[in-house]
Amino acid sequence: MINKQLKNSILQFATPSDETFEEFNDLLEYREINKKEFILTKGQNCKHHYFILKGCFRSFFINEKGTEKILNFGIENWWITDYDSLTNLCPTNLYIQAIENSQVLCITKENMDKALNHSLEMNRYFRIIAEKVRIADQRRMYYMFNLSGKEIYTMFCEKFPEFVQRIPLYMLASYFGLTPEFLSKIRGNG
Amino acid sequence: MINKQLKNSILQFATPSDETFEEFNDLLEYREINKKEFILTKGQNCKHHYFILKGCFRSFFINEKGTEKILNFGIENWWITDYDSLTNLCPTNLYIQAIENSQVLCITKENMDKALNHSLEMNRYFRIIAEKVRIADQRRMYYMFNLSGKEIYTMFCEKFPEFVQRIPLYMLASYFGLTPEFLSKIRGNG
DNA sequence: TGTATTTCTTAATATAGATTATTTTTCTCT
DNA sequence: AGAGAAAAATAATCTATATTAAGAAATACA
Repeated sequence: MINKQLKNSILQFATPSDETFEEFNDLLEYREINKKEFILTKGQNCKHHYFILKGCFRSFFINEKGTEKILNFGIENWWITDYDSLTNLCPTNLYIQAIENSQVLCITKENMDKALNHSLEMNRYFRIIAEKVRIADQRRMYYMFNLSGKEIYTMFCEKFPEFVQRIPLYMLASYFGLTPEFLSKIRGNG
Repeated sequence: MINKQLKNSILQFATPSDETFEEFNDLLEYREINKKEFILTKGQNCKHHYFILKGCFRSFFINEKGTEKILNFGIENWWITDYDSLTNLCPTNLYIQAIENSQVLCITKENMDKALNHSLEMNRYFRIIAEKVRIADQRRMYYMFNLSGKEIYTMFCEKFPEFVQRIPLYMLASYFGLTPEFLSKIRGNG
């Protein structure tokens, strides 16, 4: 039987048949990932999509100066991967790491292609997921262009309190493109 | 008959039947847009996807200080729209404007939904398009985090010379999140 | 062909946020 | 509970880029 959480995620946007659900289920693998463990590191070819059942991940790269720059967080019911490496079959620049002890369902690119080959509804689901991510990216760009460091932090605390609670401040700073010191200063000045 | 350019774009990623192509064609409208003309302005609900046959567009917003901030450019064979406003049926914050005299094929959200309702291949095409955009966004984020103003400009000139030729410098500056003055200085110092 | 508008450059000054170094607090694990 | 590690705060200094203002090229357009 397909995992209930994933089924609900899919049913938000698409209506595959029971058969399609079960076929998709057969392509998935359950994994537990410990806090700080990596599911992807620089230089590897990214092979999987990950659906987060429980826990929290971050994807980041390390710049020339050795500083971590976070591109994305992922929490329950989100998909996380490096699309660039996955679709272009090239080595990734990214690290994807568990921030908490986590549980995921993972699926290889090949199996994903299989699932997408004959199901309109699965194509619809992943199309809509990609469009949602696109919207999130656009909003993020909008914020980063439009707001000062302080405003970004304030906005984020309002809109995503669940992230602020569970993610260390220095990771949030990295996600906003700020230094932890500066974010700490912002916080101090109310 | 469906437009050749659009057909080729679709065939890159999907293989709809001739019938599906023709059905899709019936949902499209051809429009010519003059340089500086807007196809979307702040406050409107975005109603269309636009496929660019010829010309060049920019999507931007105007911040509190009255400065234009460019989120994206679009050229031949790209789709452009405000996905956020379109899918969430809310007023847009963006302007989409022709940078050159242009020709587009446009399709309403309703017609797009129709096309996507019964064609696996069209779902596949738009899924892959969304994934490509996602990758482009991620790369952009990567550059903006990792590179100085000068490095961004140099990289962009190398990777997208066709944009640098046809788009005014002050618009590129806005796209990079820099001021035109600073970009001009960068350029001057070789 | 000349005038207006748009685009680009230069230069002086200002500032948001980075860097570096130190200290304090909080978490984690035995 | 206590030691060590991880995370956060504080503060001084520095720097990349913004801002403002003026003028020079380039382009469009009448």
